[in-house]
Amino acid sequence: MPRSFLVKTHSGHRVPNYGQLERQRETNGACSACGGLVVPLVLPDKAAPSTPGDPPRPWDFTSVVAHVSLPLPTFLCNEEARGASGPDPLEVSLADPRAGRAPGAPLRDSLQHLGLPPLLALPTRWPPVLGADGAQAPGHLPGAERAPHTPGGFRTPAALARHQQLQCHLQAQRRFACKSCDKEYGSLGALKMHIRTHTLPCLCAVCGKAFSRPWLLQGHIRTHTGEKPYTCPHCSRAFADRSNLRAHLQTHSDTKKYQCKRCAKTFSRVALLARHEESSCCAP
DNA sequence: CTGGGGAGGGGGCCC
DNA sequence: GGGGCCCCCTCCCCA
Repeated sequence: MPRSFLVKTHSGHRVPNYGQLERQRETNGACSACGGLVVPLVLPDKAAPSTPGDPPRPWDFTSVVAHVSLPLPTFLCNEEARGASGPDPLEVSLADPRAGRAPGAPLRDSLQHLGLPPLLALPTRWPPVLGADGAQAPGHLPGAERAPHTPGGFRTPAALARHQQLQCHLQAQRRFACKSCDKEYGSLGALKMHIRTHTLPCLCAVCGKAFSRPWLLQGHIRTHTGEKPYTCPHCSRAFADRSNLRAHLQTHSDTKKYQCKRCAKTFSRVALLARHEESSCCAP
């Protein structure tokens, strides 16, 4: 599909902010010839260059009109549009040839290059409120903000920005749930590690007992061989498991880690403290 | 009831 | 992504 720019410079007509651009854009109609959208764009104004070192000002732009030969709106989410054939039409359309930007530059880069303010205000209510029919999926903007017939397309840059921020928020909260039990994990690797506790792929060649991890099997094999590689430096007692040696070292310590809040008695292990607190000593 | 050993599980980190 | 390792923890059992 051919894409064209019909650019008209409005001398002396400055676009003060992006909200105004949006309002103009939303009031423009479709092209009577092709059904595409005639939208105002803002591009850097060569007649009003910013002083070097000055931050870009949104009003240092000349508004132009771009005739995008596309069906209605085209602010694409790169993630959702990925997989669609061909280049992102909006990205091609918004590339600024005067800045030597290659077609395909992401929309957000184009906006940033043009000195436009960020449009990352979250919706005032989060999570989004479902409609009466419950059709509004969490993390998705209302359908009215979606561009019809364009996967990943949004009607306005603000809608696209809101969508992308919601997706970022959801990604951060993404959980990986185990199908065999109700546990959830923050990463796929952690979930796979957990699944091993169900599949128990490590089998003992001596007794056939199954374990989730190889090093657990190694520790178990020591119960058959009698190997005890961990020796207490205080009493020379040997242990097959490092954790058990660590627990044993507590018995040599004068200061026990776990203290009863009622009688101030200390214990070397939290299990001993718990058992003590459940005993008649500290019963109410 | 208490202290402690034995065995094993789970998450995180690093390579 | 997977394995090795570490640390922390729990449960069971026995003296």
